[in-house]
Amino acid sequence: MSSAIADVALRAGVSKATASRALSGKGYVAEATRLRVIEAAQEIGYVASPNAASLVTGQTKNIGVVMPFINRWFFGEVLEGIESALLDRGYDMTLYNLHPGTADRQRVFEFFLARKRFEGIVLIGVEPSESEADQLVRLGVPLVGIGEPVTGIPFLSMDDRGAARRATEQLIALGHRHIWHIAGEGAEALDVSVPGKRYAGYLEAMAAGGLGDLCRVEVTEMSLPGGYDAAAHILSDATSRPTAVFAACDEIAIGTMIAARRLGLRVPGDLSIIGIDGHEYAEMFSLTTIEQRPRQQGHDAVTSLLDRIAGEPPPPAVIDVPARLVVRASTAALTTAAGAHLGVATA
Amino acid sequence: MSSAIADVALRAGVSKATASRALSGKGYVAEATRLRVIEAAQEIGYVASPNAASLVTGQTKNIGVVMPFINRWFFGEVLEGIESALLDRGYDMTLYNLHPGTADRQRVFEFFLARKRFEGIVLIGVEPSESEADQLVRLGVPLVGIGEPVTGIPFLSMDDRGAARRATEQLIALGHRHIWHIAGEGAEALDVSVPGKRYAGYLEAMAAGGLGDLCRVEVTEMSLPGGYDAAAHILSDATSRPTAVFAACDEIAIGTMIAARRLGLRVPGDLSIIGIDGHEYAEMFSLTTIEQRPRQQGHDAVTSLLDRIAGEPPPPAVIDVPARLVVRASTAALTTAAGAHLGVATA
DNA sequence: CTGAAAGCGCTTACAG
DNA sequence: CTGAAAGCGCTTACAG
Repeated sequence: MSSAIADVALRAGVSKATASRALSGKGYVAEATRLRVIEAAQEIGYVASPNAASLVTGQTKNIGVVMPFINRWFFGEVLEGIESALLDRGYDMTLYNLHPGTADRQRVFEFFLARKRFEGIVLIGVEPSESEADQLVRLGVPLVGIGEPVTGIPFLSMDDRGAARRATEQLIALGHRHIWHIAGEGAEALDVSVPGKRYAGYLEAMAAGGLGDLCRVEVTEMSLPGGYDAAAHILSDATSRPTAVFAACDEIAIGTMIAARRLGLRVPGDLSIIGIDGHEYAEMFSLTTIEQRPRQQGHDAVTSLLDRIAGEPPPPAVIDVPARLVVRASTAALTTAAGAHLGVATA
Repeated sequence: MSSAIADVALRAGVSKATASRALSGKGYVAEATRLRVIEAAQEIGYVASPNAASLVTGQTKNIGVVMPFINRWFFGEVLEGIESALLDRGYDMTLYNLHPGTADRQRVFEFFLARKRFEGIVLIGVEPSESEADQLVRLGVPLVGIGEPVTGIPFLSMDDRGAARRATEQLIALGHRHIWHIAGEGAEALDVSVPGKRYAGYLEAMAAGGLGDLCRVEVTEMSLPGGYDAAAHILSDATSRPTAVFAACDEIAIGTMIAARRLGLRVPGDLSIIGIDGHEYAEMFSLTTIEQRPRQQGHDAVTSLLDRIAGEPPPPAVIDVPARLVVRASTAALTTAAGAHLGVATA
């Protein structure tokens, strides 16, 4: 059933060496021979085994991808970008879902990634421990990170801190003063992880706007239900609730929006909401956000990796990816009504 | 850097053959020798190359997965289930995202899947054409489908038609008569694809309830925005709108719920909504639904595949997976108010 | 219980 | 331009 290159060679009346050269396009082969070999290959449906070839070439035509979640929008988008870029170049993608805090995680680093299957590895939203980073480097293949910074490994990321600053400034410019931040888990470690960077940007903008005293943060899971719960908590006290929320990501922002509506608050009339990410639902919810393009990031990570596999020098340690403010209807200038419970005066 | 079994053998003072036996646990090795070899392997951080081993054993320790979307809840869940089950068994997962209607699709079937990399293949929500099915079978490895039925290939699926019937019956039992269906794309081909099966179940239940004349369907993308748009359309005409909607999936149901609220309709006061799937957001939206467990399905598909790889006979052509009705607050008995615009009388 | 040899499917110097 | 030979890293009969 499944044919080997010897079958092709036999059928074309050449040696395996010649068949290999004809099929790979490397090395001299007479044009007529080349055509004959290719035809023979097609007739018997021959496709070379990259596993066998890798033994001698070292090229496995396979990239490893490691991420903590598959089923979250950002990660799914990145994954689609990676997959499609790899497909174009004839590469396979092997996916590992790191379940945080389990023995599986250790096994991925110690066993799966060490099986010499990959020409390169992409890490998405993964913070390797020191020993894990060690294991990665010892693999001797190019590495690239996305999103979460990884010491010693080049990574692509938006300027999370800058984006958070910009989002917060946008609310301040609209006249809001009681602006709360709903942050992602781990934000307490300021400026370290993605949530921490976004929290830091918020604090920075608030301080710069002379609103340092009004800062308040609520930490929650970076998901719709996470945002919903946090917002339900924050907004339930009618005497203290903010007039605007800067959410660490669009999922939290959307959860916040839904909670606000359930509580009878109008968005943006009673509450302005801004997020970060450019989630696929942002438009449907008329959400103002700082949009990034995770799919493009996946694509770019692959390009960078394959370039390095091809021998190019490593890229800079941090590759900044674009992000832009998209203003929709979830944010508006502060009205007297919105701030009334806080005694807010507007122009 | 990266070590081979010869290095382990040398260090342990045995032959490669003995080292191989000791490490794999196959064949006789003196206990003392075994320990010595394992220690040597650990010392130099040796992990066997499955690519090399596969050349002689035929076991690639790799499963191929083919799906049309990565970033949709159902598919993401299935994927997580597959990945985690494979990890447990020491297998890798190679993922192909079929972009419908592109040349990529052909390339996946003709080239990528034919590279002799996989011991088995999982197809999720994929309907192979006749020639594609041919190519798959010719691969000579076990295959299994999930969700979408595949002729000639065993597949796991919930009883989509039965679930749709049950969901519709639930609304009928609550006194609703004007029950519309918001279907997924392709539903017109009754009883073929998942949307078609769910549409068929709806028609069946309506007919059985003597409501055949009141059937109405709106087809849309199976996503939140898809449901939102369809519902906005259906519900905008206050004189004809239904008192209940059966949505083909939870994403559509949630989109419908959001649209309804925007239009000032209360759920379930003015409109009852039921979905299918058990989406992660269903609880947050208090959505009544028929819940299935896609993650478990991914897990079970892997078990079935690996069993067959191990030589067990193929499973039945259709493997029914469990689903159960979960009643939440998005459905309620028809009230006079809800049906007033239709002249509906209630008990 | 262990080792030498053959071989899995491929590619790559090396002769010719 | 082409083929014979060696070898990538592994495993598996086969002797001993």
